[in-house]
Amino acid sequence: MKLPRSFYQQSTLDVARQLLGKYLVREHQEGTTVGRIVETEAYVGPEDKACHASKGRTARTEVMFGPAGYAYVYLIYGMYDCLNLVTESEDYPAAVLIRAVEPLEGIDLMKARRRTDRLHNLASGPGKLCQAFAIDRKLNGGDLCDKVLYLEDRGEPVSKVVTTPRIGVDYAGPWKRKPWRFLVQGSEFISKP
DNA sequence: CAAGAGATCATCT
DNA sequence: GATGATCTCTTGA
Repeated sequence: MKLPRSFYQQSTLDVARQLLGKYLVREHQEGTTVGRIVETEAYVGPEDKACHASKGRTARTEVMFGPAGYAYVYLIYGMYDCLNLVTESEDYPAAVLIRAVEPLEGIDLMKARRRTDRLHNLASGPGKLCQAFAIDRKLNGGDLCDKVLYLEDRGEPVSKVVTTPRIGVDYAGPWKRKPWRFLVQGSEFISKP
């Protein structure tokens, strides 16, 4: 079943943890791709220096200030897109970054888009999975309760969850230490240990 | 296998 | 004018 908007309206840390084991579904003219989420990160509110919205309400961060259940997609390092799911209440800027999924459906399509045959290199990173799933900034602000990009609960629980500090946020002062990265323990499809 | 450099541009100062 | 919520390729052990 498709995750309802109420799912995204919970606290960001809860959403990030509960997203593990859920299914990311992308419907595209070229075909449908599906993956099981194995790695997420939470970016929580205006105080969190690692969160883009800590710099204020701008054109880029506007979506994060909006209601829950919408996609925040931005370009990083001039070449890769990253997918986030907006959480919590309107006017409270927070989101969950999807960092890695285990490829399940549309694998040939992912291989073509990623230009590799290595299953483990298709979606094991935020930039990689956006490439594999054809997610770019055109989807920024898109409704996750619509049918282009959404999440499903297929009732398969996650064995065990591990947390670590977030990746690539050394500039965030004390916030870089927060254990807000969530991983499915033992998954071979995560971005890094 | 590990470490380092380079690619590349929207966003904010 | 500086800088990233990254990835790939090259180098060297």
